[in-house]
Amino acid sequence: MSLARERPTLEAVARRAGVSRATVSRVVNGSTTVAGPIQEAVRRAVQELGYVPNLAARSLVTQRTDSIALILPEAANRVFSDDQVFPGIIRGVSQELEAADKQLVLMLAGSAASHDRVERYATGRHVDGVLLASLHGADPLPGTLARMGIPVVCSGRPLGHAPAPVPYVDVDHVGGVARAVRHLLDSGRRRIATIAGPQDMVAGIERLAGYRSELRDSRRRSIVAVGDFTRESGRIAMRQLLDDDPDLDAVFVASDLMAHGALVTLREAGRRVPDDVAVIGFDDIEMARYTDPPLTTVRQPIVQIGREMARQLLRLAAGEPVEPAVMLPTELIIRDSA
Amino acid sequence: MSLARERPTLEAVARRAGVSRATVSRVVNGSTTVAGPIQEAVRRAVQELGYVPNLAARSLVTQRTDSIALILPEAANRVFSDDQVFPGIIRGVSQELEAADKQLVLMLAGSAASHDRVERYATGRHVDGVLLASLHGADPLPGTLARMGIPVVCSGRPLGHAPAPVPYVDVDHVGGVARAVRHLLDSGRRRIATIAGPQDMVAGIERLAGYRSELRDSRRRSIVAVGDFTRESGRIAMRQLLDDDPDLDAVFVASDLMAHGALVTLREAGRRVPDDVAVIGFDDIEMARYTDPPLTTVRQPIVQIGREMARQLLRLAAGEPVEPAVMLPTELIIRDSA
DNA sequence: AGCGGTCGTGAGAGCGCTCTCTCTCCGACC
DNA sequence: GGTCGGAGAGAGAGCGCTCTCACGACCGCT
Repeated sequence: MSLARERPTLEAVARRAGVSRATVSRVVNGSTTVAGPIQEAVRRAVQELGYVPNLAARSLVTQRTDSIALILPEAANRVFSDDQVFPGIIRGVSQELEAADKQLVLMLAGSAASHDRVERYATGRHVDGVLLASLHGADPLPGTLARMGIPVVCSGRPLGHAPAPVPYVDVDHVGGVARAVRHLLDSGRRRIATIAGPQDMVAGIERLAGYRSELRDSRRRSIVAVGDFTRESGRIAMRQLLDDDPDLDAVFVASDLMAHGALVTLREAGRRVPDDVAVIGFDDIEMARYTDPPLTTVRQPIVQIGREMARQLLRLAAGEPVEPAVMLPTELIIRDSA
Repeated sequence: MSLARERPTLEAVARRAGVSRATVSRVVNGSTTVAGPIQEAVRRAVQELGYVPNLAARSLVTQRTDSIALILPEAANRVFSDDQVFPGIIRGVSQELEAADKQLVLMLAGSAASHDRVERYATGRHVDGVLLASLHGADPLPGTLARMGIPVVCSGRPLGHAPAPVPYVDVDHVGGVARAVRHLLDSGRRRIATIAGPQDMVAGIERLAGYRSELRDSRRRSIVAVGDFTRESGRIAMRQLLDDDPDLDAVFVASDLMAHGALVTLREAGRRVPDDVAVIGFDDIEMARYTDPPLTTVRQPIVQIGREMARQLLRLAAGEPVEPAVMLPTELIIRDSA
């Protein structure tokens, strides 16, 4: 087997088929204006030479790459934690892009170095557009890309003074959390704590805001611990809450993964769920059905988020107008933990 | 803000800085042969115009893209299931590529359509090399790519009659499983069942083979159910095993995720673990420490696999010789479930 | 028979970059 | 003072492709 034997070019195929480069290009790109026999000859030549178009050359002239990047400014372990949020988004995005015959390219930008590299990659026109998920703090990336004229859509309202208004897709965090807290109040809970998410992410901020506002309305004290959406942080935060207020009888946790950690701590502390302490999570990941007891949680339509992001981006890339913000609903799923 | 204002080219920068294209190119690419003041002028022009090199044009002439694809022929939900295997591989690959300043590009190729699209992407020279993980059956992809002269490294020995020998990285499945089964035998277990992985994947095949061979050596009957590495399939398989042989007192499960499902079934069936039934998993994902009871399991050095794959690929892409196969060790981690 | 119109094909420019080759200029050496 | 060498800059070819435009062949119409 010849490693890296000379790659055939359009030119080579054209010579072999006895036609011009233009005609080969037409056939390869599925133009219908080529006569049957010639089409056949070109096809055969392509086959025989094992011709594959050079995409760099193509996109140099077309100014398109037909691929879209989904950038996750997270380290791999975070992205793929059993937190099923990313997979869901990816699934949704894939579905939509597949239908449009675009290639999805995933990039992790956890470290500062990779963050830069990804920026160069995107601004270098390696992709036709960029989807951004899980932004931390006031990440300049969306603004930078938008300013370079690259179509961008974010999941979750981008933080910062939005120098360039970037369209985004998000869910109704506040409404969902409000329903959860109300459910706890309605079932007679008095001391309702929360384990909040990281306060440099929209999801973390808004869910805490939802909890605070709902509790304020009912004139109850808020009891807050902060985690980072990981299970381990949920464990620790729960322990902290129990120390702070041993009499708490309910806790709203800003992610199912942290809620799982909280359940472990509660069991260790000898508290029965939901008898002694009611627990409600957020996300409704698959695991929520498998915890002991099964977790009551606020479901967000994760796959839908991905689909909607992709749809908006494709529209943007096609030069069509898009909504500056798409908001999707949340839903309280009642199981056994509250 | 002007959306998509005309992108400046090298030419534009050159004009602005009052030098030639070649000189700008030199500065941009860090050549040292450019005089200080000129370098300065070029830098300023680049800055002012917001110039970013067009990567398609560059790679058209250099024949490099400085990016590497990691292809996962799986649907997103599978890849990102709380099975922590992929994330680990990705982490390892990232570490290694980051050090080499290459961009990692992740691609899912779950559906037939996306499988094709990914193939076109890779053979179209969008990337300098390809890493393949989680191959199913005799996937022709590695062979195809290798034959096109594209550097490829697989995780796990590729199945099929290997028309083109593709280098791979794998772990010692058989040895690890053997140690697990021996541990069960040593602790006095008599009827040892297994929940095997999918039999179209090397990992599934080899782990079952390891179980069979170790059991045969000790002249015990094998009791087999087959899952697909998901938690749900573990649940179902365990129920099946209990039906088949209510007296079983141990089960080796080919993945931690399936082991988790099995634990749930066992609890439902009123069996105590490890008292009535001992359970050993495979992988040692983070969750293994959080199951009830914590899971005894065979650890594989997942991050290491990724690193090794990336290292081999970089070597291959640089034209250096590589080992046809790299084998990494496994280790039995004893917790409470066996 | 002459005309415009259509259809299929080829010629050729050029996408934005890198890189080789050439040219100029200046200092050093005999 | 003349020659040589080397460093720094520019000219220009060309990477592999698409796409516009021009051209020839052939149709049906008057």
